[in-house]
Amino acid sequence: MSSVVCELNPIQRHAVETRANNVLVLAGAGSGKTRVLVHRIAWLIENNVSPAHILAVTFTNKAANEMRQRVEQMLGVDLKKIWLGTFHGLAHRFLRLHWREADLPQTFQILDADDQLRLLRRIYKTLAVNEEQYPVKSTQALINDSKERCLRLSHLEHWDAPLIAVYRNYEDICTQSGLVDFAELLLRSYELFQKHAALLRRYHAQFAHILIDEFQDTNVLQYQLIRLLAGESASLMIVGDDDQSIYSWRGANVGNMKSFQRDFAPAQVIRLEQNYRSTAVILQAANAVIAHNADRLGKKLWANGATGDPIVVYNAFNEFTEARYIADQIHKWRDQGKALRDVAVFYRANAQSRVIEEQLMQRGIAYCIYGGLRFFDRAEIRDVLAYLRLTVNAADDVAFERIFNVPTRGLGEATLALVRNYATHHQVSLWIAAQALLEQEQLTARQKNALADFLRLLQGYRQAAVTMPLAQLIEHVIKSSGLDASLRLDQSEAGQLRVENLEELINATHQFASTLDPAEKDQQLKSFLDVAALEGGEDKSTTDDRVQLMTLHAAKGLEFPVVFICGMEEGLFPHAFALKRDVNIEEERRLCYVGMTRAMQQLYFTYAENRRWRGASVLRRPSRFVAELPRELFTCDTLLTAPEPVSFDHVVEPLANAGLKKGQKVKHEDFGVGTVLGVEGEGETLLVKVQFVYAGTKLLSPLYAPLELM
DNA sequence: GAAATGTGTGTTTTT
DNA sequence: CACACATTTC
Repeated sequence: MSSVVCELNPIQRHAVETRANNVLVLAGAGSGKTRVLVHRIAWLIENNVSPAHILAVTFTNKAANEMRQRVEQMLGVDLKKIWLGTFHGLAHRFLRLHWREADLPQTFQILDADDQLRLLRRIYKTLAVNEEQYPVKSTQALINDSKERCLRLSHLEHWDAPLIAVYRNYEDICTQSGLVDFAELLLRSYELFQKHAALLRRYHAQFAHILIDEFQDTNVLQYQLIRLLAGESASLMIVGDDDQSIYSWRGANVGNMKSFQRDFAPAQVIRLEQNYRSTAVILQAANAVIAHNADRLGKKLWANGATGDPIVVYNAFNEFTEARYIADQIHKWRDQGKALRDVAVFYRANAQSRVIEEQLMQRGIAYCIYGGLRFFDRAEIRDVLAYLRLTVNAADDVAFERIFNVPTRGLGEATLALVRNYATHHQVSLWIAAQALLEQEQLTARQKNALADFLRLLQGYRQAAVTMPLAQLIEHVIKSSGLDASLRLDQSEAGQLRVENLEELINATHQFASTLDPAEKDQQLKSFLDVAALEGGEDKSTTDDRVQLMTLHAAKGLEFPVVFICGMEEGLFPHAFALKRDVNIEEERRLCYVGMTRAMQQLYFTYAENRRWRGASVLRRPSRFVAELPRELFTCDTLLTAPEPVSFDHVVEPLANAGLKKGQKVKHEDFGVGTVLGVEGEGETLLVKVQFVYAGTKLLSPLYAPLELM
């Protein structure tokens, strides 16, 4: 028997070794789906398929990296040549290779969602579009949705005239500025292969095997792209679970699974239904909940593990006591000597994390937020990147506008309007327009000076980008653009954080540069910008022993011994938006199913009877998903004393000088638990330096800071 | 033109 | 309640 298949059950092995051309693997939660894919790739390579002939698509970059590592480990080979990544990553790779055929400038840049919105806002202003009638965000969604349904402007003649005007203007600016948005990456690739038959034939010859993970979350465009790439000859394996389809709001189309069986007939269907992850209790409960959905392909998961403990349902008085309960349970878990990294807290909306964070911090429980605001999405980081984008692509008007007066340099709306005006009339980029404007007499002396300084700065960066190593360049930009200086003026908590983020950016660049081939120096900056746009931020290292907080969506594909799902309330989960239509309720239920099936040993549902909503406390009803749990599978963990006594924990007497010495453990109202590093000064000027577990090092005055000894 | 207020607004999930 | 935006004041 081959070495790569010996740890598989018979059905998994069947999937790994199948010779069928078109295979649909219906893989239930925890049934070893990733394992099958990894083994399949390894098996193919062992059977003399060159890695270069394999195309493998995953849902996230993280999943792609993981898969690559696991196959490399298994085979002890370097998988440089395999085409493995997300749809967007792969599409981007096609466009970088074939920019000419795709009608793009070589220096094209990715326009991410945030910049896309900014651009649309600007267009709204120039075209004087009524935002009440056509909300910008809706327009943005409309544009992206139509691209993902393979529709170009020519197909959208039924749209209202203002929307068509906005879209046309948007496309013009993108073309002129060499910008490609997320959906455009896919659509361009699709059209590239449609238009260039010879190119397509080349890839047909190359991609003998195509594997796609999380197929239930692919959209129409992605499906069409795959159809095109597969052609007549490729052997396809798609893996998915219709019960875990949770991205229909983003255009994902579960129907693709049925379409596959039709378009690629005859397709072999393999069902992985044995769950290796969860206890029987958790699995039964998850099955019971998902059974309330009508539209399913049909699949029955069964467990072979222990029965396990009942699910714990906790009804809290409000969101504060809910968070406190979760923190208390995690505290107990840690006191048993268990690892924090084995615990996860899921919620429906990002905003819910704050209360929980506060409670965890109070108890000195280390946590990390998985997902959420990503590193490269922070405004200050994006400002730096905008400078860099301009050095690569001088026509990038979106970047130009972003930093035109950031940091403030005396160039306001009035000057920008002149530049824009010149640019539109002469059909040139803003940068060129600004240069031309300097030669003319329209500007005041002050405007002229400020603009000249700005352009000189940009010109300098352009040259620096050629001569300096990547990390040095970024540091140079941060320091000399004045971004750093202007952020340092802000003494607030948030301001300091932003300065730290810029420092972190320099660090990240050093690390990134070390992974690249130094010979291709001029490519480094471009690659860096591409990664920043496509991957958005680093995956938090899971090596740290921390509780993991994340949205239910972010939880897909992960597993944890202990899982809390909080905010189990009607209107929150299922979300109020979904309550309007029943189809959406089914997606919410699948989301619940995804969350539940992440748990290996212990699952908690918590909900609050009152929750603050727009300032006021509102009475809440428990989620229908709680009611769908079979009664014998859960116990209620409810405090006997109701209502909760009001906590006065935060009212703390100012600390006496005496107790504060090096090594002393203290607790701060906001920053949580920490250790005193040192004491400086005396009397009124007394300051303590405290290293907090979570909040970092702070200098505090014990006379005023809400500190207490522990 | 740029800080400093004040007013209004709206809140899902994200490659 | 918190944030983005508009208006006011310097």
